[in-house]
Amino acid sequence: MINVLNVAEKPSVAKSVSGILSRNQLRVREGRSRYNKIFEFNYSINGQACHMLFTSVTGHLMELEFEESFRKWHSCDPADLYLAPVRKSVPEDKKDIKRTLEEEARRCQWLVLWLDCDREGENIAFEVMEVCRAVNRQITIRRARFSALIDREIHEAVQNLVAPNQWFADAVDARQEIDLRIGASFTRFQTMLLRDKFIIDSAQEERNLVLSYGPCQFPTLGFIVERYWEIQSHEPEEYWTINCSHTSDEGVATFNWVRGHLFDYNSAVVLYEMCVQEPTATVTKVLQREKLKYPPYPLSTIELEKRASRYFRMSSEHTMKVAEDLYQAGFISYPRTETDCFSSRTDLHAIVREQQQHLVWGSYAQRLLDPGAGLWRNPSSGGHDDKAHPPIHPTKFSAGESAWSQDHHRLYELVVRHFLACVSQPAVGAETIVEIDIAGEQFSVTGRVILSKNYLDVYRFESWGGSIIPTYAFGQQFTPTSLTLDSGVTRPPPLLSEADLLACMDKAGIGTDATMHDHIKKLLDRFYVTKDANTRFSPTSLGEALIMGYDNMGYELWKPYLRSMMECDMKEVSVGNKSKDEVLTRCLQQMKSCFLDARTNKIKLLEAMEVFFQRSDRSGGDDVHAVGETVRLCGLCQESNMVLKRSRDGNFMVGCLGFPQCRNAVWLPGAVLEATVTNNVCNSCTPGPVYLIQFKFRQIEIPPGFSVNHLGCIGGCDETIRQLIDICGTGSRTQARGRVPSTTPSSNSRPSACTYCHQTGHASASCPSQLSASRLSRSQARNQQDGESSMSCNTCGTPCVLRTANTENNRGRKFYSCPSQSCNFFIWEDNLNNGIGARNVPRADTVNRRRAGRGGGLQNGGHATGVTFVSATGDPLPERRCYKCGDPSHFANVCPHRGS
DNA sequence: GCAAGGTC
Repeated sequence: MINVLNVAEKPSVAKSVSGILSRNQLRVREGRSRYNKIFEFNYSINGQACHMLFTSVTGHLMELEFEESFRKWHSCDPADLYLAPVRKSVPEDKKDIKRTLEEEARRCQWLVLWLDCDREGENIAFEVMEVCRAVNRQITIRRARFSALIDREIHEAVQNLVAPNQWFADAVDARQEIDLRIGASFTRFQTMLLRDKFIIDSAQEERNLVLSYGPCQFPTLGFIVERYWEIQSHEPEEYWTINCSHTSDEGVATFNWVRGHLFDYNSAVVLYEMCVQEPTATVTKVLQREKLKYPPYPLSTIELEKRASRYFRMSSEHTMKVAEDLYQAGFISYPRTETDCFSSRTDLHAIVREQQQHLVWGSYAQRLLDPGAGLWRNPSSGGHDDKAHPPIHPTKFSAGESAWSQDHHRLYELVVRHFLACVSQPAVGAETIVEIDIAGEQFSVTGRVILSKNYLDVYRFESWGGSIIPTYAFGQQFTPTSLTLDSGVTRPPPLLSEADLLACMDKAGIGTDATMHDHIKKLLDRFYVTKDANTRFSPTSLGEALIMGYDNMGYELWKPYLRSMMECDMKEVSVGNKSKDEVLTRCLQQMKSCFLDARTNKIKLLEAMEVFFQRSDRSGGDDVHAVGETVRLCGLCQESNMVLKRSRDGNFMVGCLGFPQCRNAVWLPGAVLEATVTNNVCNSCTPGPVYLIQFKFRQIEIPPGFSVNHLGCIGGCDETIRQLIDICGTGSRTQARGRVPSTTPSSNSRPSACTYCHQTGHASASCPSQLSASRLSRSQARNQQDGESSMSCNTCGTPCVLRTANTENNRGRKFYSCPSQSCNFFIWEDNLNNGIGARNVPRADTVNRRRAGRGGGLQNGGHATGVTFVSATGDPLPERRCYKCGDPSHFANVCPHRGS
């Protein structure tokens, strides 16, 4: 008989596996650590008689840390942390576990590793191996692979032991080292830079405030800030839509205009009046079809968190705590899983059978098991499998335990109902779509009747709305009961909810199922964000300032790409395509140069903080002189004057005297040597008077073609100032020096934004959208003269239909409109020759998305700042800029024109 | 005093 030391990742697994292998014929004794017991029993592995000793660790046994001499914050330059020596060691609170392992390993011949079968588990396996090998060089090491704590699975695993996977462990080593070096260097840098310079009122103990940076927490913060900016910069647009309803003996049908909304009032009125004057509706289509609503996929951690937040408003962090309790007590399976498909070997019927006795959903479970009822359906797969754990499902029946809180009850019910829904047939509905035509305009209505609810019977959290509409026949004609032209206003998307945030993180690969809620909580703990009663997140000034600072540097350190790239590299390491050292070297090199760059541009962070926070006395607070000459009345607060100020290191800015209540500020080009407010007043900037400033620039810092002396205006009209800010930056002399004007249009000059389409890069006089319409129109006019084809839509290219207006003001006037009802091109024929009036009205679906805020924010939507947008047609929209005035040097939320 | 990842 040999002695075999078995080690699991957590005490509960050690207990379960021991129970399964020994068929509960085991002995328990204490280990050095009070949580990690040792189970003993006899077993036979491939015919070899074994005395099994089964213990556990609690997650990672070791921690990666810098060598002692680099641990103090002031011990070294944060940039040195990219090369500083690091080492793995067992922290003090894990020493007991280490001692148990050492003692037991000394008397064992084999070590069997039962760590979770994911990358982290593999890495922990190597930590355990290191400890055990150190005291027993001869020990034989084997890995057990299992994906669920199911009898057969466990017995199979122990009879088919394999070797540990070094690549998996390497990937985690690389991840740990990169996270540590990036996190520590940026955290030290930004904390030491900013904490003492500003009065950050959010924290009680300001001295202890840590402005942490992490490759997961910052992108998460980025999502919240990005959405917040989008909302801030949203400009409501009025739109018009035609609504049509028809009441008959059978009921009411409310038809939607297939065009959705039009933003052009005249177009809408013309079309509306035509409908009113020929109001007879003709049914052009009656489509009847069966529609299915499918049950959700099996439950993964993220989905559990999202649904608990949506259905019960539980925070993800609290959900995981409650889920952990239920798991520890044996009621649900392991709650940290990415898997959303069941293994074919799982006995799903047995899980349902257990629930038959429940007072509320027991009868549903019985129906599921009755083959005659036809309710059963094998669950579909969500396509994710972490190979370590099954989807979350009930593992033990409970009618509710007395010790449970309301949230325990709710979460258990969610897990059970979700499981029962997964193995159920989809809901079936009968859908009828009716389309009508009124004066060439199309309208449609959808009616739905639910034929069988199936899974919806048990999954009370979801519903399927439906409405009954009267019966219509093809060709039937009727007069609408009402036909109205209604206006509405576009709305910004809502703030991100916890479920939205989890979805963003999941999509971008930020964090793991076990840590996502931690990152969200960290943002709250660090005073970067706040959460309202509807579980929606807003950034605090601190959170917004940090993101703004990095964004103004032009870095995407707050975007998810960095993490995604790292994740790809880890994947490559884990499959052996790249070596750990190769990935580490390259990644750390890149990050170090990024860090050094960020430090060079630290003025951007300071400027961003300046927008929100008052300077603190501790760092000599008056970096910027308090008093200066008045330039104008502040357009933001409209109460105080804005004055020209100069900081100690010579940089100029125009700031509001209402500071800190009003934080309006205009930073002037870094190349300014001298600046004096004159008595001359700008003719164009409002509200006036805006006094002009006499500038003298440093010759060496301005590109050829610019004059050293310049009488300029900070009101927004001055192209020279704008270009110099773009070329030289603001404030920082070091940044400006040596920065050679490039020849690319984007950095060499950035003309003011076009007032028509709000894009930078051209003036309104040469706006491409205007030009394309007028060019198109002109060529079209020529074509008409030549007797060639008619007008084409300038969005989709479809030949337009020539129609005649029949309205009071425009009777007889001809216009072209795009026949595609999803496209709203419209132009008066008599405007073709002068190019006036051609207008592409935004597509209705863009508006709908914007209104609903769905998918909004991050990929589409229009006017937000700091986001790369894609329009409905797939074309990129304008780069980031202030939506109010088009100025790229600030955001709309601090726009001087706000409120004017 | 820093990260993110395990888990208690």
